[in-house]
Formats: sequence, C-alpha cells, structure tokens
Amino acid sequence: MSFQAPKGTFDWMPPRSERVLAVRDALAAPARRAGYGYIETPAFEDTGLFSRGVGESTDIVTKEMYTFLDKGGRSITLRPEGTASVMRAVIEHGLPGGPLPVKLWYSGSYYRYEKAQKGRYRHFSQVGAEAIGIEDPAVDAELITLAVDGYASLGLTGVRLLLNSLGCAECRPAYRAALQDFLRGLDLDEPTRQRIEINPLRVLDDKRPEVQAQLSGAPLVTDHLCGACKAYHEEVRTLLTAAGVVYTDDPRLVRGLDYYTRTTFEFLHDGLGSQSAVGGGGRYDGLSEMIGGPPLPSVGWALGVDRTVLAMEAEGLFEAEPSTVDVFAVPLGEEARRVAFGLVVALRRAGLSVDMAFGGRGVKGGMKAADRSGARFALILGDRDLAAGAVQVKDLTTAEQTAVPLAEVADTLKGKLS
RNA sequence: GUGGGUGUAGCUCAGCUGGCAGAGCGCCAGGUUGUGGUCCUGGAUGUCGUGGGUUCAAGUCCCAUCACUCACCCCA
Repeated sequence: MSFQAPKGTFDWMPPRSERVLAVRDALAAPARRAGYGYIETPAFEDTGLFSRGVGESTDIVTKEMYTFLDKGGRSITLRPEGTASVMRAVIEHGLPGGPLPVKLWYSGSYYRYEKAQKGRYRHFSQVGAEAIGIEDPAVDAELITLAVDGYASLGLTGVRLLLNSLGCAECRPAYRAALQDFLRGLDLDEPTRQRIEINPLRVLDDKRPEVQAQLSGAPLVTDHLCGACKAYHEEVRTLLTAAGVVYTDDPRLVRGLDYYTRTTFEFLHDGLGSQSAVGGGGRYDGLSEMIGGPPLPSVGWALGVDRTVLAMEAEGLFEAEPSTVDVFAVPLGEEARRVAFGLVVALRRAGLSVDMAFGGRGVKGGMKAADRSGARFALILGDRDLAAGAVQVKDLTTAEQTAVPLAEVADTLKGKLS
C-alpha cells in the first residue's frame, strides 16, 4: 500500500519550498509596514458563510467547494477564499475600539474542488489583506500600492495591473439590465445563457474566441457608473498615478465573486500557463450585510503565493538555491561523534546555523555531505583532535584548514562568518 | 464536467516491424585505513501505473481502469 498526494494537490519540497516562504514573507511585508495586523481564522467554516458571502451563483459555490457534514451534522466547508472568513471574524468579535478601518492581513491555504492544471490546484496558498469599515478611495489605492510593492520587492517585472469599477447598488442594476439585453441577442450555448440570467458580468470573462467575437459591442460598466462611483473611481486612479503605479483600465474586468462593488483589480502574469492572475481584489461594500453584519464598506486583495513563485520562476529569478547551513561538522569515530554532537548543539545555541554528518560514514563521505550542504566551513573532529582538545576548521571555499581549540570554535566561526 | 498528451530506477528519459530491463544524473562504496568540489573504478535500486486479452513469447499489440499532465468551462 502506498499513498500519494490527493488528486489536484502537490507538495512543496526542499530546496524549492524555500521559495514559498520567501514569497509569502515578501508579499505580506508591505501590508505589515502599513499597519495591517495579523489575523488567523479556521481553515473551515459554516458552509452558509461562503454560499451567502461568495454568492450562490458563483462557480465556487456551485461546484468547487469542499463541503462535508461533521460528526455533529453541521455542514462544513473548507475555505475557498479568505475574505468571507475575515469579515465573519470581525463581525463576530465586534469592531475593535480603534478607528476604522480595521486593517488585517493573513496567509494560508485555500481549497477548491477544481480539475488541476498548471497554476491551478485543489489547494493553494494566498496572502491576503483587507481594510474593513471605511469608504475612502485612498484605502483602495493604498491596498493596490501594497500589492504592487510586494511584487516589486521580489524582483518581478512582468506583473501587469488591470483596473475597473463595477459600480454600486445604485448603478449596477441598470448596467446589468443593459448587458443582459445585449447578451440575450447573442448566439451562445446553454450554460452561458443561464449565466446571463444569474451573473451576466461574468459572461464578459469567457475566453472562447467565438464568444469574445460577439462581445465587441457589449455595453461597458464604465459608461453606466453613477456620479458617485465615477468620482470615486477617478480619485482612485488619480492617487495610483500619483504613487507611480502603472495600470491599465479594463472595462471588461469582472471577478468571480458576487460581493465585489466599485473598485476591482487584477494582477496578471504570463508565466502561469493558461492561468493569468497572480492576485486580485476589490471593494466589497455589501458583504458584511450579506452575512448578517452591520454596513461595513471594505476593500481587500488576495495574492496567490504558489502562482507568484511560478511567475518568478518564469522570469528566471531564484538563480541559486540558498545554502541550508553555514557550518557542517564531520566526526570520525564514536568518541568524536559524541563530542561533535555536543559541539554542534553548543554552536546552534550560540546562534550559528549548523548541521553534522550522521550515520557513521567515513571522512570522505562526511566531507562530501559537508560540501553538498552548501556550508562555508567544515569542522573535522577525530581522535588526534580530541587528544589536542581542538577541532579542524576548514574553509570549504579556499580549502584552508586550521586547528582551533574547542572552547574558541564558536567565537572563531562567528568572526569568520560576520 | 469536457477534450488532448503521458505513465519504464530517487530524478530526466531511451527502449525500432513483439525476442535477456537500459543510459545519464543522483545515491552508496573504493581509488586516498583523517579531508569535499574535478577524475577513475565498482555497487544497490524496477510488481515497465493497474487489471484483463492476443501470442510460443508483451515494456512493446488490443480492451478496460487509475494516475499524472496540458487545455476548455471557471478561477488566485
């Protein structure tokens, strides 16, 4: 009997897995510097939170959720995205005493029952940020710049930003009706015709050429925005431009979740196979009320960690794999192994990054392991050194080797490594 | 859910019109009984994805099935 990762999932293994950690940290760093606090919510929630928050008509809810009954008969769903959980937590615990907005960031795994392909799996990792409880174009612009800065800090140059406004409860219905009128006149297959009635905006997202060809004359949201939405959107654009953010207005940009209003944006990259988005987000002024909370106009984004790694690999970043440790000990013989073990523990406690050769292999094998570890220094310890109370410190880049008294090893190495 | 491609060693793959299961890399050991990277020598590792069928004989042909992969719908 053997096992493999469940269908549609994958493992990040060393050394490549280091990239995930680096990306996660880098994407979160700008938000942390901007006063966003860390929030951690459960990986699963009451199913109703997602069906009501994300939207009954979305594909996520209709066919992509991992839903099951727990032993208490409750319907539970593995989170397919992060925003609904964060909003639930904020509503549940009451608003913090401080001023609005409540600014939060988070990071974790999300789950969707998808048919896997490059850049799209049944479990994936995101870093998210949300600014809850305020309506201010500067907050929208702030979040976008934080994401832009995160990508830039990783060295990515191929990330493009698309920007749009989906309007609000005032102006969207009229646009929706106009779009439906237009779409009903097209030659489309049955699933798409159904989508016209449920969520017509998403028809604009269809990638099939025969569909896109018919959409050229479709009415655009931007032509139907109310005065308030138009002014809001203009202000977001002005602030972004002032911050030096390059973006493309895309009146066709819609997003898969029902809760989005006004500002929406997506970060695209070409290194993801047939997927294109490395991140995305927008304003969701109605979500809180949809899930039973007070009016809390909010805005946020989620950036795909795995997809960002793919994008970076496509750009040829990550040239060299980082070495795992700085120092590698090679003991020769039983007694030396005991002394070496103690030395390694002491060096680690002194703050050094240290590994050692296990399994009683010979010097040659031990040195080979030292070399493969990427360590700068090897510590060689045999009977002769034990007798002298010293250890051979060998610089693996220059092959220079000197005997150092055991008591001085830590300080010597620290000096050489600083 | 739909369509294409691929399943052979840890990894990347070769294996022709059926005829002894292979290479490179990696791993282990030796050359050097206390010294890595280069070099040389040797070694270990396989239900050939799985089940069935055809055949004297199947990694190879046929059927089924599973998995992986890429793409579509959709999505970060």
